[in-house]
Amino acid sequence: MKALDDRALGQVAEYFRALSEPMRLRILNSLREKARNVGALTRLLDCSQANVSKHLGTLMRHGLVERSTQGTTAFYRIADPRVYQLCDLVCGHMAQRFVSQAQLWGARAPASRAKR
Amino acid sequence: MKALDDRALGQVAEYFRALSEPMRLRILNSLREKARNVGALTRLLDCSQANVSKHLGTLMRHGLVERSTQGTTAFYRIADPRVYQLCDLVCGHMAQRFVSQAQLWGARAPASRAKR
DNA sequence: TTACTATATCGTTGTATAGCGATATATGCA
DNA sequence: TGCATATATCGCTATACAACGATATAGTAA
Repeated sequence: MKALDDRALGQVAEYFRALSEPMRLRILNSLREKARNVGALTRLLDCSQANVSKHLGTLMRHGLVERSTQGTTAFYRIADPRVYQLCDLVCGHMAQRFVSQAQLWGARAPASRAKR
Repeated sequence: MKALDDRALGQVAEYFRALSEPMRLRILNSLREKARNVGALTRLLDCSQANVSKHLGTLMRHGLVERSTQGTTAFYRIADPRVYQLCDLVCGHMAQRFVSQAQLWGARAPASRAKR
């Protein structure tokens, strides 16, 4: 990343903010395999329909999801699968940090870990 | 990224939230080349000392910067330079999105762009 | 038309936090 | 000791926004 001027920095900050809500990450996770409509997400995430709709609007505004309709049904899909690379990176940072912390406290990392 | 359970998702969200403030991104940008102390950052960013200190605390809590002291002076440095990879990815997403938007509206991308 | 379903939006409330000024804490020097 | 400097923290205000319930809008079928 080259040094960014302040306007660009503000936009990057907004992008990160769009990813800073657990419910929005859950939505992105739910759209990992396939497109889903609002009602399906509402049931899947045990969240009010109004909330799901609003979060999808936020994700739309930042270009993270795409929308298509059939009748009154609105299907959302991931606009750019590379979003998951971001989450990968973050998970990597956190994992490494926790391992370091564990070593600092004298514990040993578990030899292996079941995949989630 | 494998599917994450909800606790991990919350932590990822918090990590993104730490990066969702322009002032914190400016601090990270300022620490790109070298470690700096609080006073230097305060002057560099034209921001109150209290604010800089608080933001540095937030970045510390998320393991983004490291602290060392000399007397009463506190020097902060980037803990993991890979943070900048995150910003690279985001900038890439945004750039591509804006190019697509421009094409959608019939405009042509500028042939070249002066480096900042 | 009416009725039903799916989605979006409105209005409110509660919570989180950025920014500010003032103050507390810690170090070093006279 | 007293004073100056560097940083952290406190109290406050204003703003942002998530979640909720209610309502508006749009399509579809009777």
